[in-house]
Amino acid sequence: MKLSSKTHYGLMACHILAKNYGVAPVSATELEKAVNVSGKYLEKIMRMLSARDIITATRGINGGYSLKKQPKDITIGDIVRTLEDDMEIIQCVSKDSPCKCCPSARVFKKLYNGINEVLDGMNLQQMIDGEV
Amino acid sequence: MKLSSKTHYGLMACHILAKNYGVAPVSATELEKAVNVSGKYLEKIMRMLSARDIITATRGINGGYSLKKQPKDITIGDIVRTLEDDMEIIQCVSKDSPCKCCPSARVFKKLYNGINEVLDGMNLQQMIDGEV
DNA sequence: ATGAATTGCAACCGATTTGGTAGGGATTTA
DNA sequence: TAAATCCCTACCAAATCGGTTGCAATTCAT
Repeated sequence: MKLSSKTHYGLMACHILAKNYGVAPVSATELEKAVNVSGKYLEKIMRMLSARDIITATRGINGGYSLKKQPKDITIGDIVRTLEDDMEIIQCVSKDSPCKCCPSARVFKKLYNGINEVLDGMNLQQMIDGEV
Repeated sequence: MKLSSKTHYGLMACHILAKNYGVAPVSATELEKAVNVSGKYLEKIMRMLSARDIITATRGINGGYSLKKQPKDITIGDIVRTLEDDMEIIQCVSKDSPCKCCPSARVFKKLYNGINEVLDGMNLQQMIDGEV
């Protein structure tokens, strides 16, 4: 039950994008310095976020990454679920696997719901405002 | 962010011990059948739970495993933390690592607290009563 | 047009973790 | 004292993690 480094880096990157929302895209190179991780690895992370329509990428000179929605409309859950395989902490909990390991399944389902509740109770705006 | 199979098996085993609380120890062989996992692997899991004083093991003929406390006094968190490396989802969150990846650290800390709150809000008695 | 800046993408790789297995030792009690 | 039972250590294959490499595609300033 560990969070991956992708999530750690991805959240830091999104935090920076949030601070630059409405200003200009932030390039992988800039992010690389701020987040302190290899640019290539970060690119991969950003592509995952892009595929989920959390950020947009602009190519060419002066390109870079930017949030696709207002910071207040992106929850931490949106980001973490993207980078943590939908937070599927165990198979019992997945939509399409009618696991019969009850009553353990019920316990895990509760945990799953609790986690998502916490994650969706925080958004990027709150994060840059220091409210969270 | 996956739960390990150890946790899955361990919780199922504890559920069985809870149902047998005050009756008789349950042998590794019996548990093995009920949980459907190799006895040797289960032994290792049970030893971890034993080291944390959640269960006790009795050797010799008619020996086996039993809960060390009443089911109502053992939370799901006690069990899961034992088998999930204290639920330390990321280093930032650990007691003795003053991580400076703020404000991400604050987010992860909130998640960490939320998870433990959910886990400690359920105990083995509730589990066997079908209340959870 | 063209070249520099930028992201997109796929393949690969070493280290670590996970999920076990194997085999024997120690202990208890009928 | 023998059978049943838990204790412990070492080992192993496979998957996952964390990252690198190299090149292709796109965009824009000039």
